[in-house]
Amino acid sequence: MSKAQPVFALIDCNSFYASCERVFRPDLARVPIVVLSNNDGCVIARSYDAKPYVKMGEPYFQIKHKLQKHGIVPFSSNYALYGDMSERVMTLIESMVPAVEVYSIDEAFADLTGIDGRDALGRKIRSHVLRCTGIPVGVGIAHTKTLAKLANHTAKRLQAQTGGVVDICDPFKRDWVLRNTDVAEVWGVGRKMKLHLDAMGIKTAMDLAKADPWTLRKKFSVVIEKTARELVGTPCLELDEPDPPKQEICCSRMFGKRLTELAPIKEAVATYMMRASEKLRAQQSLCKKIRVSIRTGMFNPEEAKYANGVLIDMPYPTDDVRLLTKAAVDALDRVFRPGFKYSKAEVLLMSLCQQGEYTDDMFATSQPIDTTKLMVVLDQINGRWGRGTLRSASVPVNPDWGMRREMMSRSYTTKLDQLWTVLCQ
DNA sequence: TCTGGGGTCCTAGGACCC
DNA sequence: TCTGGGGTCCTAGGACCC
Repeated sequence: MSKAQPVFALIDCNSFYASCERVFRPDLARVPIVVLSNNDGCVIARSYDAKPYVKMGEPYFQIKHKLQKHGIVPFSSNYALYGDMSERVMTLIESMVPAVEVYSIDEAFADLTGIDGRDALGRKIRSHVLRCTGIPVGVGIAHTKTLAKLANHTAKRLQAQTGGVVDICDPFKRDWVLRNTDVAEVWGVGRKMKLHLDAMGIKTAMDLAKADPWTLRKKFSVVIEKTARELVGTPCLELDEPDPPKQEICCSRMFGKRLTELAPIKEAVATYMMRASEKLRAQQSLCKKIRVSIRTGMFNPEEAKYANGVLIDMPYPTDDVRLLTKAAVDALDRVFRPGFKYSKAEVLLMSLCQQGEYTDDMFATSQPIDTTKLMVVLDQINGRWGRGTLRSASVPVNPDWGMRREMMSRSYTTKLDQLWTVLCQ
């Protein structure tokens, strides 16, 4: 007997950040809302009823008046809240299906191979997640990941007709969706690829499904070849193993205002390194190389532009925040040029290896000092009492270059002093 | 005079995703 | 005045080897 054809579900939270905000603000259930990026820069999420008025990525300062005019309420992004709500949603999904790959903060693939009553299960997941967390999700079901994405997209587009669940394992339904979807909506087709495909007369998802995979591979790459094969139902992508350790870890952020002096930039880099090294230790990795870079603003033609970075080789792989911070901060002297208005710094941890995989260098001049215990205690304290409770002295508490977040909601689920207050009469 | 070819490893950069 | 952040994968090209 041949192996059962695989079945994937893609479960995706609707307007996730906006939905999270609404859970704790029932008074805004019928008021359109948007969520802004760090520094209240641009729009990164819109509730369903805000979509007709606001485009994704629109700069906040340009649309303030428009928001007011339509009564749209803006929020600064509150990642502590979204991260915690995401964990709750994913835990519920994991309890209902045999295998899950958490793909992003608001999406998960599930393996539904060999399961009867897929549509009913999809609806059950939807109602269960909604009841337990208040977050609405859409479910797309198909024989490949790329098709499941497309099914999910259709479920959202035709919410009223589909109830948020679409199964296109049936070839007739699949072809209907392929014919009625623009190729730009296909997972893996971005802005550039859309232009190339357009020139070849490939307009719909169906056109791409019918294109010759070998030609696509020769002309572009194996990535788009796989996409085309997945569209006709040939699986090229599997359900990934949970959480393989990252190969690079990055922390970069715009400053809350332009910086011209070296000292505050050093503070920022120390702060970003604190966060990056937390992530490094959370996945039990060590880091051998660091890249630190700084840049000026890119949009304002009046401002002089400068961007530069420096690569630092650590003498041995480490996860010690003190060593990493010193190396990064010292290296800034080499890239900082006076006379520019800096807007952003970035810390990148590279050449990662797992703890225990690494062998000491017999001839190295400086030998590793075992700081594992110290770092474990550091992470325990910060895990219990909040990030930044224990930190290096180079990291300020309330820097004046910090993020602008003027419209942030409370950390309803992660901070004891910000819990919801319910009044009983 | 004639001046190969195939392989690996590393890095930078492009494209894409959410 | 004010335009996000954090990733992955693939490819091309250079250095180096035999």
